[in-house]
Amino acid sequence: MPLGQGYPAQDCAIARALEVVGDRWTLLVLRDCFFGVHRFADLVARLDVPRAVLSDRLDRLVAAGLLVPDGRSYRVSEAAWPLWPALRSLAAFGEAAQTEAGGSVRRFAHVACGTDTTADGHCPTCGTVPPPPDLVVRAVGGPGRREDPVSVALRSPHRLLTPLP
Amino acid sequence: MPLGQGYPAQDCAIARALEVVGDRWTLLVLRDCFFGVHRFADLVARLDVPRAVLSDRLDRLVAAGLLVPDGRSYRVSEAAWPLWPALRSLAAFGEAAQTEAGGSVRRFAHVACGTDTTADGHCPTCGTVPPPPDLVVRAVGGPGRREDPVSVALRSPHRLLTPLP
DNA sequence: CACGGAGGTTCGGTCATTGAACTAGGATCG
DNA sequence: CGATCCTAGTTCAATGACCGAACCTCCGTG
Repeated sequence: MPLGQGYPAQDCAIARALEVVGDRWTLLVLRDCFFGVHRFADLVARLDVPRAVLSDRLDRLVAAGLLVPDGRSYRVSEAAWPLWPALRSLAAFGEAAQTEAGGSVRRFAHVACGTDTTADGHCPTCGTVPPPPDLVVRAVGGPGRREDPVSVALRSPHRLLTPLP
Repeated sequence: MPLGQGYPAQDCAIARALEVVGDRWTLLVLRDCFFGVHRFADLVARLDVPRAVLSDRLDRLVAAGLLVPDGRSYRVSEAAWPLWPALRSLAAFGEAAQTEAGGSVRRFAHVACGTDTTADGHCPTCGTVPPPPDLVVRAVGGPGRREDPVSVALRSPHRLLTPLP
């Protein structure tokens, strides 16, 4: 999203959120981190993002406390969990265009129950809203457009927040 | 969000969503439209957005089918309703910073039950997730930072998607 | 016609983004 | 030990989005 330097005059929680995650690429970086991508080179390979921009976004996410640097890798902190519903909602909104274009779509299953969560994040079996670590993501539908090794690895089912090899 | 022209290489519903609503100001425009702001001049007054940028964003939102032009006003189409949970999730994430800064916070009550919905959008009384038109928004907490007439009018309780006078 | 308001468009200047090239530090190989 | 490779950045010129202010156009009123 955005540019400039935030929305200082806005008296709104959404504006405050967008000052942290509203920049171009930031939400996609966070998405990949939730999916288990945690190395700089893997993020570059998956996102085709300029290295300087990725470096800036990682710094900002660390400064905001959403990512925690751990040597040469970045991990999602618990402070970022409240953003997971926003990512899931955006994905639900974007799925219409995605399926039209022949791309693949992701589903999120509750580990404890084995059932897919609904578009609003609830597990239909137990009725709860599982936190990100209790979800297993898998790709369904189209063949997927990206063939880089990281994207291929992400297509097989795996638990959120678990670092990929 | 973004800049450039989208995320064409991404095979992801979130990227598709961000190509529509990821630009700077776009989500804030949509937020105000959900709140009932529907005139160009009112959006300029509330957002302090450059008129050229607002014009561009409204055009894009109309092209995407999320807003419908109606003479000199813009109304939220039903196609935009799936974005409401994303806005609500972002607001929930941003509330921590907002309350620290002394700003006000918004609550969304289910009209049929009279109770506030939870952070994940559920009505605790009836258990459903009310669609946007069934919600009444009101400001609680701080005094609010903006004193322009539109922002003042928005602070009193009113139904979502209902055009302000 | 003069006037004012609403809804834009135009314009120069600034600043984020882009892509390519370069650097620094650590591990590995011979 | 030195050479090589990998990872994780940084630097830099060019592009293009954003900003603010001024201008333009249409419409309704007096």
